[in-house]
Amino acid sequence: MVTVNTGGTAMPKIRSASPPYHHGDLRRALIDSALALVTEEQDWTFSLREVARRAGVSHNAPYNHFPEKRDLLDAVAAVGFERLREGLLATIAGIDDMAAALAMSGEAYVLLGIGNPALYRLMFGPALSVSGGGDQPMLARAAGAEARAVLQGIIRRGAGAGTFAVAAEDERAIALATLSAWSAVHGLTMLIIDGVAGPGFAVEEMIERVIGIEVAGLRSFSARIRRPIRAWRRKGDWR
Amino acid sequence: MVTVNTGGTAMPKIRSASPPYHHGDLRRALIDSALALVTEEQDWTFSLREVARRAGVSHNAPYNHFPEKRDLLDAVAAVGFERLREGLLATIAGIDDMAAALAMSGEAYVLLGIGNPALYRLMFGPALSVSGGGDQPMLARAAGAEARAVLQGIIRRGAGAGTFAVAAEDERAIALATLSAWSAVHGLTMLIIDGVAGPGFAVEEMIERVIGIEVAGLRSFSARIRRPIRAWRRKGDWR
DNA sequence: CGCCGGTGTTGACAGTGACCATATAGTGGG
DNA sequence: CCCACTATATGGTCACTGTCAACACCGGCG
Repeated sequence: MVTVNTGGTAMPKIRSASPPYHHGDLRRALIDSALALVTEEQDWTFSLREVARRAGVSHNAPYNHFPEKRDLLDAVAAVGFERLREGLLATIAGIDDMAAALAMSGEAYVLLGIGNPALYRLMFGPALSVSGGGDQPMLARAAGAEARAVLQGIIRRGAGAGTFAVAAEDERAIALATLSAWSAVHGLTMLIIDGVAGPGFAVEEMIERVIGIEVAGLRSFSARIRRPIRAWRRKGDWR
Repeated sequence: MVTVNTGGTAMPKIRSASPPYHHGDLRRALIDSALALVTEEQDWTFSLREVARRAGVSHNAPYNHFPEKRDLLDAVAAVGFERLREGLLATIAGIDDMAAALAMSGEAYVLLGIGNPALYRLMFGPALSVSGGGDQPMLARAAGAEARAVLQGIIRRGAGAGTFAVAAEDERAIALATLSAWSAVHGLTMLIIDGVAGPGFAVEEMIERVIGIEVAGLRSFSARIRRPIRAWRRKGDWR
């Protein structure tokens, strides 16, 4: 498991509980302020200066902890992934039927996501994307992998129990099945957040149906579909 | 069908083919420039002034066609949805087996999406979101609905032919099944774009498996899943 | 005790989105 | 044919942003 280490900077051997020099724990305070801003404004276009103001420090103090604004958002996204992971783990605790565990964790996933749309979008947004030339958003990426591992564990156990039509010893098949389940819940969450799912449907209705179809698909052996048109790879003048 | 009307502004009764006053067709040029910038930089943090520079006009000219930057991005996203819709329609032309049509359009969908990640993210990003207080991004929203209608048509025909386990006359069930399919391809596209799907899997491999499971799920009758924990609705201190 | 490096501050700069008033160029009414 | 009118484009301006650079603080270490 990866802990994001929100408190305690790169101090050599000092115990991280000891209050840092001036502010107390500015790094933590900045992450908290940014998270609060994301939650309140449902947007992360706020200025770094606003975050600094909230934390009660000068407009340049954050640069001692985050080289760019991007890095602060990365840390916020990582916190979001950690909370998501904890929510999933708490939901499936004590459940033996992996189909039920998948369904319930799927519902928890979507509900957690739509509970804070901007945070969820941030988690999968610019902080995760590799588009930016230089550096990777390692914190969010690692935390996201930890969250995904929860789903993968459910699939793996379900495969072992024969609940899902996946070879239990085939890690690649398990990973692909996990990808399928993750795609379903992630896609649904995003569509609901964007307001394009529905309208006219209750959230529980949509969740139940989408996850129901997903579980049904995982239970049956994968039907070989006809090989799709390869020519489409570059054909569309999409650019 | 909704045409985004990229050319021709709100002229009273003039035929929209007539070239506007000064520039020729600035609105169109701005959309094209912005689309090119999104494609090149894989990001839409470019300045409105940069778009104006590209179009060869002053930094304030765009405001005559788009009240805010957001509105220009909305128009760009709408163009993306139109191209997506056209790509889907071209892919399924002449196919009678709706399961195959769904699979092939699904593959086309994902490939088109990952062909221009920033554009795809923009389509489902801030332009679509309702989070911003005032106005809606109507262009992208309408164009997105048109694209979704293609998928919905496939599901409807498949329901009528008995290919999918959906009551053909139940429009709500059809809409929910469409949502399921859309969630799968949308989620997969986003996960691939974000670089968290895989690594170690070929794109075709992931597409084939995820869509295969989705089609299998749609073919079988939806198994009633156990009612998930309602208590989780507000339990997680996600905020 | 005095240095030192991590921490926070002040100051500055180019660039941005959005507004204002103003100039201009086509268009329709006469 | 001419002129007023309105959509279109321009330059100017303002508050604000992210980031850089130089400086002030302070606790721990030699």
